Amino acid sequence: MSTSVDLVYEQVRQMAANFEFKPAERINESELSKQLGASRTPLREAMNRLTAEGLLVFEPGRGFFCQPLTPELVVHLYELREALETAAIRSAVERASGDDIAAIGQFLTDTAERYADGTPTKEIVRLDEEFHLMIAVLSGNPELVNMIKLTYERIRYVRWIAMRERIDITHSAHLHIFEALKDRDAQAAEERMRTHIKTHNAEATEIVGKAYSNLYVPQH
Amino acid sequence: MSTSVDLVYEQVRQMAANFEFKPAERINESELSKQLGASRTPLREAMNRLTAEGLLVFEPGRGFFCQPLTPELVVHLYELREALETAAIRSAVERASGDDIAAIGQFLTDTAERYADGTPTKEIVRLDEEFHLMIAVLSGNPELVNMIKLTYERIRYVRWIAMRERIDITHSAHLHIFEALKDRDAQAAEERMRTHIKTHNAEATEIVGKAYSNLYVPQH
DNA sequence: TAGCATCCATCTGTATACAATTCAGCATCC
DNA sequence: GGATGCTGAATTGTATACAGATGGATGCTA
Repeated sequence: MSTSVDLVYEQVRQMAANFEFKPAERINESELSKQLGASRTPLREAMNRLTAEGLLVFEPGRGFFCQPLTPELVVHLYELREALETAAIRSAVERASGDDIAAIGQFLTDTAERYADGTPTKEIVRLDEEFHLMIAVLSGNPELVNMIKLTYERIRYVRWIAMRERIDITHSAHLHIFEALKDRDAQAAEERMRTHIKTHNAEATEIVGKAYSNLYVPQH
Repeated sequence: MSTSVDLVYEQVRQMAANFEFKPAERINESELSKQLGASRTPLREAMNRLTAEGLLVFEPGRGFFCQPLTPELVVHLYELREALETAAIRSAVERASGDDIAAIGQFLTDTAERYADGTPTKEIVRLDEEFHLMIAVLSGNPELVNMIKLTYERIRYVRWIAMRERIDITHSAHLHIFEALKDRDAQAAEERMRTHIKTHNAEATEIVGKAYSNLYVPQH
């Protein structure tokens, strides 16, 4: 059968992750459904899913809103990342095959230069997410992977901004984490992952705190 | 405005968490909507949210199904609990006030005897969840709390069965965890929480593995 | 008998209609 | 001047209708 609801879902999902909606502003259903070429029914179904995923907020009688990114929320989501990804890498050290680990090493080698040349920040964030997700997948726990993905989507917008200043150290941090994984040193891997995420948490939160009021302006 | 969609949502949510649907069987939308006294539109919106939360599964063109509990899924969800709750208690040790901790001690005292008398298993599971959520709340991270709640709902049904054999040791395990929290010993608190959940993971998985084929029969 | 094509009852996917509610603007009152 | 109440246009909430897909039963073929 036609997959139009999933199509709408993906589109709105991306719009929400990219903060193409103004925060704290009601999303007009009729307007958005026209824009997406569907009716309100599948759109509302998609938005209900996104509400459950935390990308949108729903108020009965008032409709759907974009979840605004406050400094507190950013702290909380990074803490979530920390919990999920340290657990993931611990499992990965135990369970990953040599080939799996080699594939990650290859990925790091292949993408190394892109962190130095003028690759756009959005693309760098994508590569960064891909690296982290590759490790998460090696945990062998799809539920863990899902939650990590979900958390990424909720902070992606901040990361686009925060990454600008930290592109250089990101790749070396990844190499450092990878070394511990390759050595099957669970303790070190977990600790390096934790430090890595904590660093980003501090930076992202600072940025959101500073630019809180005009964070969303560039999109509009 | 009328909150009928949220009402439907809560009802279906409970039905799903309690496995009142047969797994791997299509949920008939017309039938269920009649049963709940609403039309298919709000029902589908509710089911879309539950799909995003992992309680239902959606297949385009075929409809909604109850997420079947396989031994693998149970292992994965318990691993998730482990990751989330060890992180939560670590934050709780850092951030909780003395009063907050005292309240948990009071709760444990108040409910102590219920683990010994013939309180129904479902009620014991509820008390158990409440204890764990009290700790999670002290982490000060609502996102963490949400994810933990969600994970509970997905494994609640197994816990009803698994808890039967372990009511006696559950309370003492909780006391043990609580002591570490009271002493502000993050290391011990985290380790005890981890062991506690790992124990339950092993038991729950064994039960699901053994009784996999007829696990759902008692409900129908 | 096993495999396959066909058909029809059933169910899902989506558009649309309409009722109920919200909200902004304006007038009124204290 | 600020708070309160009214009114109607805009928007959400839900029922319903219908098109399209699915799946099981039937009958045909090898």
